[in-house]
Amino acid sequence: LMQAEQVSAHALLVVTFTNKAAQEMKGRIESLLHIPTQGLWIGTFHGLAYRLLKRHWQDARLAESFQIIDSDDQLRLIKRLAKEHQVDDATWPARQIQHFINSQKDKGLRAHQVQAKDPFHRTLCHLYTLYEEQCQRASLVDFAELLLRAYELFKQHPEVLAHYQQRFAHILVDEFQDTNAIQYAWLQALLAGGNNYLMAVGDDDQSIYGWRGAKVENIQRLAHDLPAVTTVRLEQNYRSTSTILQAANAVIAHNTERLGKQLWTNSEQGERIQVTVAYNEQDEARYVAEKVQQLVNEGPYRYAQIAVLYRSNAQSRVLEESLIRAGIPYRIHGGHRFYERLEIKHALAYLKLLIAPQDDSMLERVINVPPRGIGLKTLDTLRSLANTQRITLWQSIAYAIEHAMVSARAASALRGFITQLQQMQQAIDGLLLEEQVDLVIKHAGLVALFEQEGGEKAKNRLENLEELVNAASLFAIDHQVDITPLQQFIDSAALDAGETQAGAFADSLQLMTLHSAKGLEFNAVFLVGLEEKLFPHDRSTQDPQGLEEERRLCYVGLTRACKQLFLSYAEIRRVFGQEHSHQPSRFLSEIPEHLLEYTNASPASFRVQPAGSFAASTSQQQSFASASQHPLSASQSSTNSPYTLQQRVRHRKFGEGVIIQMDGQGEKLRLQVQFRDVGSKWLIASVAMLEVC
DNA sequence: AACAATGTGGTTTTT
DNA sequence: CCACATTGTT
Repeated sequence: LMQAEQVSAHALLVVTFTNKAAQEMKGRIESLLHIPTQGLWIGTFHGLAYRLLKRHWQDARLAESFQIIDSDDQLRLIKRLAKEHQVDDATWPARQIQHFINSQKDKGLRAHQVQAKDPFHRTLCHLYTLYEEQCQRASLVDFAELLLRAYELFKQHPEVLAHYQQRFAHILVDEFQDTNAIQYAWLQALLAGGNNYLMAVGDDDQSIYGWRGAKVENIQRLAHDLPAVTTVRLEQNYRSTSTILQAANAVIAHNTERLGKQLWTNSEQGERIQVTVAYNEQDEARYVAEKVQQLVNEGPYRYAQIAVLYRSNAQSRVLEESLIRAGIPYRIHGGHRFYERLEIKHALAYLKLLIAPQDDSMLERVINVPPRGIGLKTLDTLRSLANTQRITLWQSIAYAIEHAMVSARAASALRGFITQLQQMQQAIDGLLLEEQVDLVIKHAGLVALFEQEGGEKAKNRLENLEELVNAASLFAIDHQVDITPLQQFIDSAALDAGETQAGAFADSLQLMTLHSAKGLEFNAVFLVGLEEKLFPHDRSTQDPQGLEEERRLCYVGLTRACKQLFLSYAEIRRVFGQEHSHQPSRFLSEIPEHLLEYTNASPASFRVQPAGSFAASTSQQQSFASASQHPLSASQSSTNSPYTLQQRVRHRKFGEGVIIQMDGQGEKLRLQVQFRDVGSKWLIASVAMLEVC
């Protein structure tokens, strides 16, 4: 495709979607070309936008020390604004306001550009305006803002744009199906000069970020918008066994809105996909632990080549517990991210304040953590003062003291706080980054706070603070820019979620959501929680588009596996503390049966069937459920029984199914049958009158 | 102002 | 179920 010419790495722009993918890309370039990747323009859209804005902060109408806020901070800020302006939080929930603002920004719209139709809408727009003002005043930039500003920078400063158009002779965009409107426009601007080559890689079947404004249509649009586009279809799969690939193809074929492709492979057929039905989520988790241990013991894979994938982060907890019990080393990606933890937020807030005391939200976060006698009343005074005088909270402190607007006690507490910050400001000067972080967490009193608190939780928080110092010492400082290391460190905290934890290289089982698994591959993959309402998720099943996105997510999950794939679901799962019994996921029934092999969670895991799963045999089941404490050794060769494992049978009410477990003999023979349509049931053979097919 | 007790609502998915 | 927020108590 590309002319065989010498291209300077300096002339490359490589855009990916996740930090993980960017790291991967850098690693490959380093090992292929033996050049350092520092200073190269390789990164996520957000990361690159950040770099651009730091470099051109004046043209972008930003303060040099602008801070990035994550969605947590953003939500907090919006809540505060809504409260201050007496917006009813029942009619306008903060989350909805946040979503509104972000989606406008994702479309490239500023507050004044949005047309409000009804009063409800008008309030949202009004809040958007207030939010914009507040961010500008405090120099805050949220994720969507990074992209929007970067785009506006190009639009409003042709000379800046021209420079980058010249510079980037080759542009590579990965996961193109995940780009949203503003990212697309940003790329268009760069390409408009006509001096550069673009290579965009994408797969419409792996578009799983529609909820965030991603537009699959961008793939076709590109072919339409650019003069000479060559499309290359990559349909040979080099990763998975043909069994796994067939399953994935079959599932995705149920989607109607596709560009259309059929992956094929030369690789061997491989083993069948194992499907396991667990009684509840604990059993499922224990089954995973046992199976993982077995895979590792029997030698085919190391822990690091095995992944457990799930739909939502909440599922990781139970898995974690069972892995700890089994002594299996594991690593959770994403989830409650390191930099989102409370104690880390506090530490970072102090660090940010040292650089930018005008940041109101950070000031509010730590002004009384640890408790130093500045309560709600005082804070209220400061807030209204800041509002009426149009000054920052930081400035309002001095003002309040000077004009004696707070009690003497509060004034001395405030003075103490200010001196403490100023002392830290001076003390960190000239220190190494990790020394700065270390000094601040100690001097601010965070370490003392948690030491005093005691308990397992506080211990954990202390460890996290230590980990933050550690992260600072490992932090790769970019010396080519004139941003202080501390500032770089703080910004990266918002941008990369803290994947560089200690022990990242240890051989450990990988746990993550389906979303974060995209782009990765593993020899063995466990896809757990295949239940209706969980996967596909309840909130996506309403509209067809949502369901198709869930199906693509399933497709992504299935295709992460190279050699072995394990699917599982639980008959009963606790959701919000309530027990629910769900149907098996529809995706499961979309996989051709001959590719599947039903197994069961370990025998000891058998317990009472969920009440009411069907009326006819519930009472019988419960009566002997307690009797089956022992392993079901008799299952294979029950004398003169017409049934065997994997035997196909038909029930007059439940339809066709496969026998996946047997227990007892003769009159007491019980069978667990995996029905095609209604999930698995325990049946008494002598009562159920199954027809062998 | 600090702490304890009670209430409520929230979980898709990520930069 | 659990984390957090708002209320009440000292």
